[in-house]
Amino acid sequence: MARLPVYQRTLEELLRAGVTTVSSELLASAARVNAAKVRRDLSLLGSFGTRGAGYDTAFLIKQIDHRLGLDQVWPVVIAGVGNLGRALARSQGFAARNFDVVGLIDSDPHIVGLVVDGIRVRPPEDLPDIMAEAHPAIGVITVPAGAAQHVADLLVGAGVRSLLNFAPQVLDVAADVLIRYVDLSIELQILSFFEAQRQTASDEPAEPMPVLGSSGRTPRVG
Amino acid sequence: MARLPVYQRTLEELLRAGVTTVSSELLASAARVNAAKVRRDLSLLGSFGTRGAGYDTAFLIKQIDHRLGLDQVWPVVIAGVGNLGRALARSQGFAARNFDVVGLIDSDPHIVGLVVDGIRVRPPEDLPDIMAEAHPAIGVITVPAGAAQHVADLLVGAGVRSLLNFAPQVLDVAADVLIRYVDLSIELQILSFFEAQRQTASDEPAEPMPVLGSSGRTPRVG
DNA sequence: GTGTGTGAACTTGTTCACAGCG
DNA sequence: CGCTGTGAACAAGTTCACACAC
Repeated sequence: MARLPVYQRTLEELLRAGVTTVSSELLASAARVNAAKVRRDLSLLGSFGTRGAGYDTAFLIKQIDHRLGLDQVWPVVIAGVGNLGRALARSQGFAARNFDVVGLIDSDPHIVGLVVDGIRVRPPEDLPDIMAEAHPAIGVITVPAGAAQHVADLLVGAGVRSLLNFAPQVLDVAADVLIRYVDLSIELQILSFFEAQRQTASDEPAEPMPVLGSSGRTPRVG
Repeated sequence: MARLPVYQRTLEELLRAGVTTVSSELLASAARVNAAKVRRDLSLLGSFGTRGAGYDTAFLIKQIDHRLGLDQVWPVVIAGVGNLGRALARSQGFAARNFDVVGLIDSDPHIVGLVVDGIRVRPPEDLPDIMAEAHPAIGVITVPAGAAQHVADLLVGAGVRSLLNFAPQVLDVAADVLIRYVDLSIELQILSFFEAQRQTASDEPAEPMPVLGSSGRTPRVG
């Protein structure tokens, strides 16, 4: 279930706050979801709750970690060491959740050779070596849009089974390769914002949120 | 609908490739979804297709842009100018889709005063000024986990109506504030990866993907 | 009594299949 | 004749409500 990561985070916060036993009601309000949903979701992991009491916080975290595969180290290769690639390689979240960056790839000779968070950036030709050394199952694509498809082909050809794509386009990959798109330009967010605005707009004619205008700055690729 | 951004991108690619009229079948295969789904989704925008022919590509893009609010400029304030905040401020995707970064906030005196993509980083105290000048409706949270809740309160208190949170936690915000979580640690992706592995595992006992081991490196906050 | 686990009702989203328009 | 738009069947996900275990 897609909500397990949210539960996991929430449980960790609760445990830090000293809550050793948690009810579906408490977890639900902390995670901002419905209590019945929590019980239904957790029942998929097995019957770990105690009727009349609730769930053991630490045990539940362990179970969710196991289900999400976070009790194992996952080797990851990042393709594209621009601003975003660098931010990801250095980010706390990656290492804290057992994702181990085993390779950094960039085609730019000025970037190849740089050391980011203890890892040397290598050229695309070295991908087979990286695969042989550490067998990363996950590839992260943080290259400019024009190179994304080529990089995806390269990664999949080298044996990566799962892709996380930050480039703003639908990629053409084999059906057995899992791919997730991360959209930093937040259209989705805006869409839901608009929807909500529309609903309230019928009552009070609210001030329109977007301000018309134009920025004269030239964007740079990250 | 959450698929509109995908359609929009795909249509732009098709238009660039010279496709001026697109059928639901063609758009569906390009966007990797079901044709019936495309027709159902597009019918929500209105009846813009021509029976027997298909949809006018350019017109459809205009309609989707309008529905997503991408034909207006959206002012955005970014809180936390670390690696990730910098990458976002500079990224092509933001400016290309009419998101205009009107403010950069950071509490670190070493970061305040820096100029990123033509914008000077300002201290949290300047938030009211930024709000008064450019009325950003959207706040982007790219601060370390410990500061996320405080920053969210600050932004919402200043009048931001919509938040994009990159911190790995559920934030406590008013019910009328829209919030979207962007999870860079890709648990979701891993979860679906596991699910798919399980399905194929019954046929052929596949090589386990994660490699056990541990990284000795110390992660740094982005 | 308290709170889980789950059958059953309900809501939302997806797919089929085809009438009918251009 | 090809393709849209949509009613109807279906599937998935959510919520209710309560028997029952502790």
